[in-house]
Amino acid sequence: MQNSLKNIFPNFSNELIETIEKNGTLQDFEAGTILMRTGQYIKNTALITKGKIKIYREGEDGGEFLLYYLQPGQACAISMICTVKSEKSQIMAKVVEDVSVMMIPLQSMDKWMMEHRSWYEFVIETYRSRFEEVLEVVDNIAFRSMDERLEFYLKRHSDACGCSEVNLSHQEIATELNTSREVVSRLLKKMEQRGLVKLNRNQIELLK
Amino acid sequence: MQNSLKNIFPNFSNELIETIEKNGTLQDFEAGTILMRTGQYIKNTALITKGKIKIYREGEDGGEFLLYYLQPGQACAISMICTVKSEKSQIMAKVVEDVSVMMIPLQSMDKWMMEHRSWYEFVIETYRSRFEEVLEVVDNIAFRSMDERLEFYLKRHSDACGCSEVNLSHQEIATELNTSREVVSRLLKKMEQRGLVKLNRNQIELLK
DNA sequence: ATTCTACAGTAACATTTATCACAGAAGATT
DNA sequence: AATCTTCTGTGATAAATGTTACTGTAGAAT
Repeated sequence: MQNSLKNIFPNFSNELIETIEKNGTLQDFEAGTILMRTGQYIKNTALITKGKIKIYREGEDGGEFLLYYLQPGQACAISMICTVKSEKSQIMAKVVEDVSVMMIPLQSMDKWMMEHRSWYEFVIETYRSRFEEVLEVVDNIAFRSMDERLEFYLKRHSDACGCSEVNLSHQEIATELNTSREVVSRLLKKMEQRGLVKLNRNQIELLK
Repeated sequence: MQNSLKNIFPNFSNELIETIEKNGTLQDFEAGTILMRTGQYIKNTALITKGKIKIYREGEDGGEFLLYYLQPGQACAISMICTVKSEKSQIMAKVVEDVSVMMIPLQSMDKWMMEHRSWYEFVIETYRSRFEEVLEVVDNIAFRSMDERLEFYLKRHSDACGCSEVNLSHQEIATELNTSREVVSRLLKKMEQRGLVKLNRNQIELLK
């Protein structure tokens, strides 16, 4: 099978793969689905096997500040952390490209840490990489101005989708950077004048 | 002994305490010491048994953006994460009140996860709480304006020291919020007019 | 007491970002 | 084709923040 767990999570031991297949439940969700809302209790950890998810921090006023993407072979660090303590979610997860996720129940997540070295390493690596990503987000909003943040945002998007077109409206981008549509339009126009992007309706082509 | 590890880390099992005492090294550092710089390789995890440490994210231009405080009974999540993978530090740690720390070598940190349930729980809880704190930092810089961030900063400081006086110059505060001294002075003056603080030289008294 | 230095206050101005207002273009709907 | 809706561009203006410049003051050093 092409999309076997072993291909997507190559570092998992064979025994771990078997255990996951026995205890996990594979679920599909369509683009647009909200997988998790701030304040909800978390009962599962999700391993992404297909598709793409965006993780947001929600503001009181309805802001949706983008933290990072989750892709096949990854898992949500925050859900892992909260799972163990059965805490409320601190974030919002939205499916942006139809996903398949392997749902791991709380107890297994915990148990496997002791039993499977490769699971332990995966969990630690997940924490590490997500922490780093959030720190990079902090850098951006703490030290950089909106034009740099916008460039970073576009770059991250194209890295995540592996393409050079961003199919989002200015309004959507503005929401995820917690600024206004006009600011995004203006900055994009300047980027176009600098030859960095080409602007179309609902699409931004990255040129460099 | 008053300040025994068991008192400071009440959730650690007795065996774990013994193991720590056997394998760890207790070290003291004076206020002002930089325990760790961005980019340094990490070879130890530090359990704080006395004093106070501030964790910063360093900007390229020399900014020192405050992430959070570490206090007795806590450990640096980032050092733990990096320790396991022997990665470079993503942060800077500065002693703000003479500390004693128990240094745990890389291998032990890793080994104990499998052997000591209470260590495992401590590590997970450390990840969780630090992640949450950093997310709160993101909230502040993403969604709030400088006056709110300043209020939050002062509150956090007084929570950390358990007192209502902040013995810092406006310049120091400005650096940790990545803004300018004048802005801090202005906002503090406004807060004083609103009756929230009383301003003295090198000291801000919180009144509410 | 005098001098020096770090700290604090504040005015004036520049820059960045946010908001308001409106117009035109691209698609979708009828 | 006519109408509607969404998206984009842009000017005008406001508000927040950053910068420059200067002043005064408290405490340390001489």
